[in-house]
Amino acid sequence: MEEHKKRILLVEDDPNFGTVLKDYLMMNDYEVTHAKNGMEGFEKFKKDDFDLCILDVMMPYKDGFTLAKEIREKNSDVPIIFLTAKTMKEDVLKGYKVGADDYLNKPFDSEVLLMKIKAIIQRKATETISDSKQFEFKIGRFDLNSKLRFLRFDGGDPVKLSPKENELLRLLALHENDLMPRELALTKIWRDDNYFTSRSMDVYIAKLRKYLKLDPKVEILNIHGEGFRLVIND
Amino acid sequence: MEEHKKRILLVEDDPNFGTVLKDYLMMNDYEVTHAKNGMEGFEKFKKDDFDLCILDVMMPYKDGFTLAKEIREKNSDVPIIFLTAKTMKEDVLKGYKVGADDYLNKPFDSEVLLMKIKAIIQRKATETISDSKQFEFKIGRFDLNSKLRFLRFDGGDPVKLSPKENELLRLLALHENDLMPRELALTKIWRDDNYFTSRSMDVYIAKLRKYLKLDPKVEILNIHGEGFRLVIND
DNA sequence: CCTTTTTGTTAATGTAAGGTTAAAAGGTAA
DNA sequence: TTACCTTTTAACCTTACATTAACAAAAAGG
Repeated sequence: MEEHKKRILLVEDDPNFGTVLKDYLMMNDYEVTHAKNGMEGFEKFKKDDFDLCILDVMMPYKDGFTLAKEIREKNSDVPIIFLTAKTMKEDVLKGYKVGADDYLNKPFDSEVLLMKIKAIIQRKATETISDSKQFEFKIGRFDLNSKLRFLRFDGGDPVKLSPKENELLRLLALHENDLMPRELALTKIWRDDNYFTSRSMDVYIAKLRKYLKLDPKVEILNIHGEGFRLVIND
Repeated sequence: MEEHKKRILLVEDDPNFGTVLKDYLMMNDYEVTHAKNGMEGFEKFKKDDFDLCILDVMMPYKDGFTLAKEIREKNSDVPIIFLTAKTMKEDVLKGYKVGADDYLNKPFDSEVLLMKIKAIIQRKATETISDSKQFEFKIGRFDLNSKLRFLRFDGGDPVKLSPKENELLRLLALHENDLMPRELALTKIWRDDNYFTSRSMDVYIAKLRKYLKLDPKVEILNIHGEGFRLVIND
């Protein structure tokens, strides 16, 4: 049934606790990579594909949040669970801001952790069907390579896109001719949905329209109160 | 910028706690329906569309899990958060089995609850990409696409519909040739039923008639005191 | 018929969302 | 530090929408 064992990156500086947790997870059929600090955690993250990261918050040199931010920059999708000291409310809130999927207060119950892991991995699995690893798009006479972040018109000189421009255009392309809900872009790209992020997004829509107007058949339409629609007219 | 406030069903038997929590959520821009027990909770759930359910586990007559199961039978999508007594591990595990999205131990921090709510609702927003709800209708020589909110005549240039126009026409189309009760539209679309919303609806009926008169076979008839009927004459 | 209630329709108004540009703020690397 | 690039914030303007008012017409009920 299982394609491959799910891979977990565990970053935990306490060697005793870390080892025990690692063994426990492995007993439950996960493949676990254990890093002893934030630096090592990031190195290992870059080297491999993980299905889930479990990050201790309190670590020397590089705390869990900083690590999470770096991870998010490289890969905005991978689920993250934080381990926080008991009752550190600020940690919890901060965690959600960085895009945590969940958190656990130490000491925690191992069965509960297993349930969370299962729930989160399954959730991601269903999500990832729709926006698969697609990063090359044909948009009218344009080519978008969202991995290299460039947009080329008629095979000419590619224009370099900024990260936000790139992700927004990619989302629009994923929904070509269909509605791309405002909320989706805001939560996926900006990880927050408020007045200012929304205005920021409008600014980026304007930028994209400027790029795209080389091809009159390509346009970004607005659906008032709902979102945008990238249409290619034939 | 929000199209509509997110709707939360709160089922909590403790009247004091329930009221406080309800007020707190409402202060934070959610629309909250408060049910005092499982039975009432299920009734209210059936009557309305909610974006999230918050269920107390310990309730007389019908506990949170039973309620959750019933809710899942009707709608497997809506996120559920359980409120469990402190350290009741079995509850937590049971909750996940029933398909909980999260749980909170009482007493909990209200800010943490808010973060969870936000995170969960955002998560759902990203999942809802290709929900196969019905949004395309054929109305005589018209095509209504109620997701992209346009109405096209004979495959020509589509006319954009406003949200209210769109919803109203969609409701009429769902009841094609049949009575679409006034009250239904008012409660579903305007979420309120008074003199002014009723007049507002009449204004929208007029607008729709104007659009639809391109096809003489299509008309919206009034049934005095009852509602409207979208008929397609052959 | 006459009266009351409901519906039909158009226009005016107020508010919210979106378009656009420019300046400010953040971040990074030389 | 400067210089450069990206992102956010601000400002101003336009468009889209929903509501309300006003008045006309139709239906219902005596």
